[in-house]
Amino acid sequence: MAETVTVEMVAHEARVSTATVSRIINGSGKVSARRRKQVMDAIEKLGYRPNLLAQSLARGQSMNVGVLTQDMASPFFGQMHQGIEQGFQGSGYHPIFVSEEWQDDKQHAALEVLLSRRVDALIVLGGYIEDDVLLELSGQLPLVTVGREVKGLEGSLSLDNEQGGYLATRHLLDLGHRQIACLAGPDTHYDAVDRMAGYLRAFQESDVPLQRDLVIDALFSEEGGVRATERLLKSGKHFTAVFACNDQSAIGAQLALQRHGKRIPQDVSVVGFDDLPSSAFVYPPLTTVRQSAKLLGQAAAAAVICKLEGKTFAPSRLELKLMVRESTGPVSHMPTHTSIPQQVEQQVAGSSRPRKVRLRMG
Amino acid sequence: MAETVTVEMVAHEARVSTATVSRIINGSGKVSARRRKQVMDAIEKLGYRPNLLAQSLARGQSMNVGVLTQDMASPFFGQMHQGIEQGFQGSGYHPIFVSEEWQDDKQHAALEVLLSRRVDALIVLGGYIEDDVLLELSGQLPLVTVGREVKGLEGSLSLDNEQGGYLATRHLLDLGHRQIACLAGPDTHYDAVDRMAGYLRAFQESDVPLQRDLVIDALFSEEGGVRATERLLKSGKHFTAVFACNDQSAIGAQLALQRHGKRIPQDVSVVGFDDLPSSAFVYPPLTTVRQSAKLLGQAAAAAVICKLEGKTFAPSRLELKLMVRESTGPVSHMPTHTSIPQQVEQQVAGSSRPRKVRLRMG
DNA sequence: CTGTTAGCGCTTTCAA
DNA sequence: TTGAAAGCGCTAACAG
Repeated sequence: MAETVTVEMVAHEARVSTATVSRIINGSGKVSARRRKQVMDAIEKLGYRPNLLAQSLARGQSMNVGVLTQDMASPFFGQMHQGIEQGFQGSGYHPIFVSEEWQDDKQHAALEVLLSRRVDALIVLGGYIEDDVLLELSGQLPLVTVGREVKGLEGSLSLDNEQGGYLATRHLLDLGHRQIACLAGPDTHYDAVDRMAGYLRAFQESDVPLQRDLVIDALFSEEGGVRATERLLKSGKHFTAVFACNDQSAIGAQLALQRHGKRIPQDVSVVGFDDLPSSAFVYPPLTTVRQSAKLLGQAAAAAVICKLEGKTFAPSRLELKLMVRESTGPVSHMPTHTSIPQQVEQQVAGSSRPRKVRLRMG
Repeated sequence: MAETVTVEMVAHEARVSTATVSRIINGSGKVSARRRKQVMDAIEKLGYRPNLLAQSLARGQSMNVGVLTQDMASPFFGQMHQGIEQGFQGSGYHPIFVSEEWQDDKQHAALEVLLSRRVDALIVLGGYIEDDVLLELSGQLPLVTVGREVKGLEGSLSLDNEQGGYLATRHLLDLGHRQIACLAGPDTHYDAVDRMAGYLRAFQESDVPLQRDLVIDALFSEEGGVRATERLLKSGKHFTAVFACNDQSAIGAQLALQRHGKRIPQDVSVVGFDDLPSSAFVYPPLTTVRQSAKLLGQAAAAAVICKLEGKTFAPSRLELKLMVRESTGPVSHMPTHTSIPQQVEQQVAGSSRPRKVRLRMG
């Protein structure tokens, strides 16, 4: 601990007051060139490094932004984290991550970790914390939520998941599919619910009847995707395509399908949602709705910085678009499950163009 | 800011001194039950929450541990991060992540972020920071490195990557493969180099001649795996198996192989390294060397806590084992590339049993 | 057991 | 421009 160099030591070495040293460090106030040099030299010589903790206490600003996240290991959240970190790059602020791991009982503790560290702002990535808690919190510090809307709170960032679900389903419909299974995510996830809503709308807008029994829970995980698909397969229900509400479950679906001898996309088409970095490399490369989690993260950081500096945030438009790859194709005329011949109505594929999607900001 | 409740206010409310409040908060010193209740009530009533920044300054401990990482979005690092966070759970310490993204120029800034925040200890996950810098740092605070050895520094945590590479290759050799391609990682990654060393040793120990031209760079990424495999395929060189030095490149290899009409494992076997969460769900499920990044992270946290508390760390043994799944199988007697008939010598598969591997701790 | 009183390292009036 | 001094919120001797 003899290592600790303080302003006082620097001031002494440079034969000036601590106030002067402080001014130089922070670039506040005017200081003569001569003193500046003296101080810089002293800093150099002593190897001084400002103690951010002390600065924080004195200034009442920690320069830290809390990020309440769900899963440090998830490929999707990981991208958001990366975006957030990059977004704060060079701003002086730094994100502090704490994950509640989708557990009710961890939220409070997680929040406590952040609050006791006096974070200057909060970014909330999904999660179960009650809206009113968030709302109250937002009265105390800048708060930005991602992937969930909080009524009465301005500053929630999210993509139009409903539209994404619509895009994906519409793509399948346009390819002539009529029996489209849906691997739903947990209904506690806002995203999951919205995506499925898009799936429903696509059917409503078409003349294709929706088969409710083709909608099945898959938990947003690979494992869940496998299980759900196997259940579907075993049930003997006929389907020629599946829309998985996230890429992880889509990959699980692909595995289950292929294991049961189904060819993708000849026998069954699959479309996912997220466009994880690895989704372009699975076999076959997955058609999916791209939402750039990284950009979302960057936008969140930008929003926070704006709020912190009292500026208004001009939401940049984040694109949500369908990446058509090799896991989807036109419906086959050969039914795979039942022997009932089908009427196939091939629609114009071009009609499912990707659309730009607005980024909702309160 | 009228929100800020301080010890002083609590003390006043409870009609005691700040020292007493402090004692209660920290459980230090003896306090009568009556005062304790008074104080607890006051804390409750005022909604007091200790300011960790102030505590840190006063105690000279930030309760934060810096984690110098490489990639917030990588599935592999993500797992380590998760393990680290879990490892600190309940210890009062919290990890602060900052990633240098494998960039030379970011290291210094990254370290600065941590040091100015006065972290109590440092966990270094790979990276390019010079050994001597690390060594000097370790003189100032507890320092644990993961995935890289620093000479002269006691407290580096790593799995026996060499052994893992050996295990993987040996498995292939045991299945009768003789032409085994190796998709190498960047030679700047310690892990990558060690894994390949294991590949080499497996050949040396067998009577199978090593074909140097079957070793090719794949950059540890899916994209790199695809490219490398395609180069291999185009070169016309004969091979019946590939050992990819990480799962990401293995998945890329699988894609390239399947796109070129190769069946896995009938035509070509593939084995990876890492056992990422998704590796069991790609098609076909990947045979790979499991190294539990999460456990590694937990171990790192545990090591740090021990050092911080002056205890000696009893390294728990982390298992490194081969997960045999569906991407590997016995060599086929039908050569796929050349028309030269081969001698196939099927060895006893059982001889490549997984071995426990020591966790190296200085 | 409990209160007084110095700091921890830095910023920021307020005067000079 | 510059310096003196009063905190920021909390802890930790040191006396009682």
